[in-house]
Amino acid sequence: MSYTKSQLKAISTIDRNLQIIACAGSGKTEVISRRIVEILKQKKSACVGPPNIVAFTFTEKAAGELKDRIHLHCREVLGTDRGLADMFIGTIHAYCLTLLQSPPQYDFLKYRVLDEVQQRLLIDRNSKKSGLTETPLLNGGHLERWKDSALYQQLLAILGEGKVEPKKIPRAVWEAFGKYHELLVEKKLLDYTKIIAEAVAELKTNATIKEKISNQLKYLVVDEYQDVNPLQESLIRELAGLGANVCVVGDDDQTIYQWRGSDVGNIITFSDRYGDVRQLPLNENFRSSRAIVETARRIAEKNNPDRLQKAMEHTDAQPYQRGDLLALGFKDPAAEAEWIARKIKSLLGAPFTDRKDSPPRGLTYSDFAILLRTVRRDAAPILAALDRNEIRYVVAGMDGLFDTPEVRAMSLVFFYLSDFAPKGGTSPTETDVRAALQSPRLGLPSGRLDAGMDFLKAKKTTIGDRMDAELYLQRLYLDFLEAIQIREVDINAAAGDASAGEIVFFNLGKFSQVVSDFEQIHFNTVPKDLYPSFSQFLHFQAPGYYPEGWEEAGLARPNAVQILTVHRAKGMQWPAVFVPALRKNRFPSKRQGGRSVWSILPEKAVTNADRYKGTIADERRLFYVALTRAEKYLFCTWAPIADNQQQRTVSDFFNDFTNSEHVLTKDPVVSTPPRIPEKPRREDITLNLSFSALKYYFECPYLFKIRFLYGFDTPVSRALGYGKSLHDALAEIHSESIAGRIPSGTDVPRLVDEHLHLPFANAQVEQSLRDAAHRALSGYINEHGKNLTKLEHVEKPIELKLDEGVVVSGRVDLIRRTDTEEVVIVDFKSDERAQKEDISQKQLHIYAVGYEQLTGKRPDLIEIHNLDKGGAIREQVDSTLLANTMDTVVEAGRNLRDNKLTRISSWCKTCEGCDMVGICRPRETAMSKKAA
DNA sequence: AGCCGTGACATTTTT
DNA sequence: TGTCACGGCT
Repeated sequence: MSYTKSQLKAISTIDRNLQIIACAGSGKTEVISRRIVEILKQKKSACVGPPNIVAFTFTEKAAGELKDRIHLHCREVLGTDRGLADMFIGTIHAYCLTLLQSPPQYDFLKYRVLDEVQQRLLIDRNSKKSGLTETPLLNGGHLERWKDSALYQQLLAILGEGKVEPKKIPRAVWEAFGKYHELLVEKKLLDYTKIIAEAVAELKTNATIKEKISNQLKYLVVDEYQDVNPLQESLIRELAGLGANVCVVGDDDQTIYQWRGSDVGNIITFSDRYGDVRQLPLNENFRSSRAIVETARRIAEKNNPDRLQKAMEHTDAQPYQRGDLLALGFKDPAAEAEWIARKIKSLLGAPFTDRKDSPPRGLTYSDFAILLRTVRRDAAPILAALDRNEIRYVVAGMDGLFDTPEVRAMSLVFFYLSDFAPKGGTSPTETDVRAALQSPRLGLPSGRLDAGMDFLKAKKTTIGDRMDAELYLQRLYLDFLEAIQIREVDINAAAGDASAGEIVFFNLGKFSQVVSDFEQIHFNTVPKDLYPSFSQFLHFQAPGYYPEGWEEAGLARPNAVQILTVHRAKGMQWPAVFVPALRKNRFPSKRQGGRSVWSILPEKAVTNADRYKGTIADERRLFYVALTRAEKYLFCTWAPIADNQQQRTVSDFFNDFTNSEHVLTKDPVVSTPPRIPEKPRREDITLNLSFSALKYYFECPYLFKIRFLYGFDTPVSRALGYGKSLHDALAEIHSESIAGRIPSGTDVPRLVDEHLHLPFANAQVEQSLRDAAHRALSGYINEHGKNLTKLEHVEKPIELKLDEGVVVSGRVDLIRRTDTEEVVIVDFKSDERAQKEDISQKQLHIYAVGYEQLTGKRPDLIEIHNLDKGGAIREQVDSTLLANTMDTVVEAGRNLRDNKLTRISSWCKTCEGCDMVGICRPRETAMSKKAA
């Protein structure tokens, strides 16, 4: 790999703070990863290693890609990638959570992180305690339960992550904010904002943490810096203040998340706010033709105020021919769509060269992308045209989960059970439910419908004042699916399509998560209230919160035209890009009306209030992102919508685009280009796996698919949290031991009090588990207390980089040494989390390989403790088993990639203990076997 | 040309 | 419930 001058400069600038201004397509990830490896290389003598480097990315996916590249460069440059598991590469949220949950901090171990849906459920369920209904509107009145909870979430985010002037905020709003945080503490919950806020607070006030970080953190890299919000910036500030060298990377022209509070000001004034900053622009674009680069550049430069000084330069990455860039208007969207479809057809097989040194290949479906401001409103005519022309495509974010027949049917099941009448309708009868279940999508013969209806009728009579384990929502949902014996293969057969079942199961799996989200917040509600309440949630709120239905679950990309929003397209590229629907009020989008946070907060109280609303400059940046996705062909089009008053005129952006001299406004008639065989671009996808996910794969590949690809969840239990609590207590015991403060039996009551957190237990369960926890911990200290002086690592991150972009990562509970200085890998089980020993053994052998990769040393022994029963299994690390295990892991990676996740061929022990067997195969009991 | 009342319409999404 | 397009009016 050869680098340009400015890339080399960026890579080798490691002793000063650095701001890399990365134009679109400038090889940013390559530069950051190579720079990190350069630090390892040059600073090795100064004892700087992986634990001293931290890199923040915007998404987990980006983290995976960066990790992969660092591994690659490490092997190239240093000859080994040993020890990389100790480098933190991930999102700011993940970093902060780790910080809050690492020794000597133990309080936050028992906290659970809410996602946005669960946060909203919590707010509504506790509408007063959460402060929701006590929040006043500026012109009178208060926020209302259910109706305004989404708005309240937005308010919480601005108050927590934005820059606000407390004095200018109504007192009652501030008090509500406080109440919400009390509620979080009471329930031991964190939300996305609070993770960061708490970490910042610790960094500001906790001397121990400060010292720890300041000793450890030497280099901080922040990717996508333009999308950082004020709270995140304050974290970066604190980390820099503790002595870290800071490198930020970003492009102010690509700030597109302003409505989430990101502040371009951060990147623009970086060099004024941090000392000794070297500013390096990466101007060369290695992605697109000169025409695209120059056209896009003019758009970015056009009256976008406050830009960083830079000038994107082309490198003739693609040859340009007149006609590659077109700006066309049509009489209506149908005509526009038809032209797009025909253009795609005419370009299929056109010769295209991915890189200057690679041989040409013919363009195929996956080389085309259609980028829209809104897929939901503008995709329809395009889909119709592609269908007519038999062009394969995938749409992201088109129809919601709740629009699919299978999820509608499941909602109806719950409406029926609770006699819930959807707005403007009546509650469904048996006939209605039956009709919904009869949808060919579910592939159910009538006999199974009968069984299903019988099941529902019987259950319905039991819904009353008393909770029964069988009435927990998830339990009932899974039992119902078992009653109708739904099977992926049957759906495939009914549809005559080998992948139809995957889509339906994916959606049913998502529905299982919907059930979980609701149930975890409403755990203590009696059935006769729980069911109607869940129905209301399904009807009024859930559809807006689970917009995504089926999307290829991220493993393989099909050879099809991609249709997606510009936001989602960020970071991607295609040989040919269409940007249709360039109408005024659409792109740039019209500001939305309605009740907003500005009905609660005075605009003066929030610095940069405008940012949240979005400006024309923000929209232009978005347009710029769209244009710079294209490598060679770029087509901007528009057409008026006759019956929509606001969508009848052309967008200013279309005219800006037309102003470029490279753009033709009429499709030139050219002789058909030569065609060569179509061939998809080889795409390296990285696959990130956790050890726990892999554990399921070892049990049964199909179970893995059900749990991790489809997302089916298991029913909650009252004991949930017990195993985790023990685990947390042990983490403290071991961490404190390493620090020289070895706990004794007298510490056990305190440890139990501190760590036992059973969110779903009743008094009786709580008491018995509390006793059990006492016994387990006392037993452990009695039996193994003598070993506590010889501990090496607690919760050690382990990472395995396999071939073909598969990375497996996880944590080892404990690594200790024996009296004879042998290394032992230790894993803890409790009855709650019990599993078959051979799986634990396999798992520990993977850890053994991981440990070897991390330290270069092979562990000698593996040990499995059973905390509830006491005692331990101990065996020697076996090199044959080690090799076998590796083979299995590699094979697992390959099967995942190829989507070969089939169930175990016949009923076996695994099936007996499997939570998901009901949607896999009929149960075989001892009785049924005898009968057969 | 500019004012004003009326009616039509309503985005993006990761942690 | 805020914003825009439209058309009637000055």
